[in-house]
Amino acid sequence: MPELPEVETIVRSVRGELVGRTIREFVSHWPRNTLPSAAAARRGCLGGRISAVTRRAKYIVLRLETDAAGGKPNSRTGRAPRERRDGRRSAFPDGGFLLIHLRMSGRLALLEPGEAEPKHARAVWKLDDQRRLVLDDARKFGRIVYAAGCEELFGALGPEPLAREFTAQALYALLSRRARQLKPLLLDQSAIAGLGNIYADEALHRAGLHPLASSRALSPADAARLHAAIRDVLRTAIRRQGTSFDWIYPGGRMQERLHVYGRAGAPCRTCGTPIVALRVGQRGTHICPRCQPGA
DNA sequence: TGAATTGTTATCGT
DNA sequence: AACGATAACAATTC
Repeated sequence: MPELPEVETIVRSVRGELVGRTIREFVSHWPRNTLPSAAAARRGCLGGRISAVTRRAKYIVLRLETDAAGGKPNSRTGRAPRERRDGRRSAFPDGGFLLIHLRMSGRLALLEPGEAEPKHARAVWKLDDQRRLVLDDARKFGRIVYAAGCEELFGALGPEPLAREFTAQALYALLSRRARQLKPLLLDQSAIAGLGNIYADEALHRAGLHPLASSRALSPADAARLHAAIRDVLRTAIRRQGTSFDWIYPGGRMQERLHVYGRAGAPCRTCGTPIVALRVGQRGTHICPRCQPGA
């Protein structure tokens, strides 16, 4: 289940291949999860030149421009490119944003000409170099969103934990203005963006905090430890290209560094106490009862 | 076979 | 009323 580090790894690996390419065709094989509709997404994509590939939370973000650099008319509408009064190109040229959320089992594949599509291809973009970008997703939870702008969608998300603005003080403020169990709060994308089940468990263990502890009960020092733990575990995971533990996400090496996730019964790497599995907010949760006391 | 997984939405309780 | 917790849901694999 791709979380922030896995999505970041994917984004970095495809960025160089995709930037500069133009989308020539788009086909959705699972229109239910193509928003606002398969037809609208296709209209938005066609003729779009991919000008940037970035990440927000667990979204892969492709910025599209149909406002050709040479000032050529829009290939689809025939309109001339929009210009601002100062002559530079608008901050929001024709085009828009293609957002891909892999959810549980989604993967991206870039196929060479003639290469067969994977078994669970849910959407295919044909590029101007004859290659195809494919969303391969066994469980069909993955979503594709085409939007002219992503402010509305991203505005509902909490801060990026690796951003400069995400300080220990900001985390303390965020925790203390609600009274929620720590783990569900960490998983809440509108509170903090990008954490999933693995890294929420890992961050809590590294901070020595119990997943059921109330966010309001944390001291500024607790929040500072959690802040450092979150950023630490995410940075380490990105450096190791994410966690691989099943067929969904191959290639990462972070699983060797996990302290609690998936280690029920194994000795805590800090104190040797057996790791305990429990359920918190319907999610499998792993703790060291000695390093993470209380509730 | 049922457990596991994400994020949204609806509903229940305090 | 507002907030937080809870459950259901989409679909598939092992």
